[in-house]
Amino acid sequence: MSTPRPNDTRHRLLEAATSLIWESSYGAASVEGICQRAGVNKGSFYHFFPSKSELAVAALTSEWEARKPQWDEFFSPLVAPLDRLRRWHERCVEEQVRLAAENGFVVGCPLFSLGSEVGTQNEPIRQKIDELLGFHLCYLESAIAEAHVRQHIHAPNPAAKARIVLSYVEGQMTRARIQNDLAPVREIEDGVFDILGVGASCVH
Amino acid sequence: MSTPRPNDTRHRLLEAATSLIWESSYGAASVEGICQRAGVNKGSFYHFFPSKSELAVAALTSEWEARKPQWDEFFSPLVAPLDRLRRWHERCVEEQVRLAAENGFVVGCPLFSLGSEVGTQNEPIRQKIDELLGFHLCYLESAIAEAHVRQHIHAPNPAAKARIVLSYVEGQMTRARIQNDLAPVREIEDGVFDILGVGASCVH
DNA sequence: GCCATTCTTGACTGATAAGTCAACTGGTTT
DNA sequence: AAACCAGTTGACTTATCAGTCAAGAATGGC
Repeated sequence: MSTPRPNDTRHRLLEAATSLIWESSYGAASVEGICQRAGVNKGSFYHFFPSKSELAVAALTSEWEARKPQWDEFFSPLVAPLDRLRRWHERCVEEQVRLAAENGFVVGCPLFSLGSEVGTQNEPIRQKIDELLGFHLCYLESAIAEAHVRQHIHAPNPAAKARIVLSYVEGQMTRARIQNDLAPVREIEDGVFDILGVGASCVH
Repeated sequence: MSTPRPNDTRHRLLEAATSLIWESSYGAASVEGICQRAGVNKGSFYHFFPSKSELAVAALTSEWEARKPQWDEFFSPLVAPLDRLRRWHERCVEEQVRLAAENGFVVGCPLFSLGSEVGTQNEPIRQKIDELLGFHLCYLESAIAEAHVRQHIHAPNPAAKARIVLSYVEGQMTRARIQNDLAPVREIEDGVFDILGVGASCVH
């Protein structure tokens, strides 16, 4: 017998946790369920992670590390600032469409779902999500600031504008989950450009 | 012995459920915990409600019925449309400040927290929250449409604008919960008026 | 080949979850 | 006073939860 899989148990646990929590919720994703999806025994779980909540933090960290290169690519300085937003949104829609087809319902954004579920109950998870949303804000602010400098939009306070855009986007993602409808996800691009005043021939 | 309380057991259960779920989450609010907060035995719980999830739906319905008169007052046609938004926001801030002081952390919006937690898992709760958020949209759309007609803002598509504002507001409330910080709640008014283009001397 | 380390196994514990139930209470009806 | 009934009580069942553990397997260094 050759080892069927090299040592990826830890990684499979992280992925199983991410998907299960994303699809249902932190409370509804049991350790046994996560182990089952990962094809791993419960003892192995506690060999790699001291608790369910520390697994959640590790899963968030791992998920972000896997996604960061793509964010850096979408928000590359080589791309025109408003195109960064467009392509980033395009990718969000694609992912939500795929996940909705796979699961049979709209899943929305795991950071917001998990964060608002355990925000008042689990400080380490709360802090990690706060940190990750802070990263999102940075990308948005950078693109908005550059769009302002190039006079594509009028946004003298890019940080404030980025907070507006982030809350709007996350709000739409969450509404999509609550309505179980992809429409709010699809209209995010129009909404963001409305907020940024694109097309409003801004003569100030 | 006089009956110390008239028959308000059902009502106390509804209030206990609302506050517990709001402060923690649906999954973390146990039936026993709800009974304990309501000062009621578990048997009584199941005398009034067939299940925890039906209690949640009843609590949402009851909570909305209690709040509706206030919404009607804030969004009264006697009030200038943008003032409706201002005063509604003022009340939101007050409530969040009070709840944060009472609980020691920012609680945010229960509809969004609960909805995104159980949205993929519990259809009746999902539908009820969807309905209630639809009501919120109506109030916003009405005020925005009227503000547009009176040329206080430029919003030729009030329904779309209302969706943007609602997602933004709920996004900020959720960010406040995740950051455990009232700042996002306090800046909602500025953000809404930025989105609506108030003060941008709109000459179109 | 040998040993130490890393990983795996699955049964186990104690706690807690949602939901059930038969007996009981006290006020109202007839 | 007898029957009635909405409401109450708290112990009970069954299931599942997070987390433990001792023993065994695979691995890699020497």
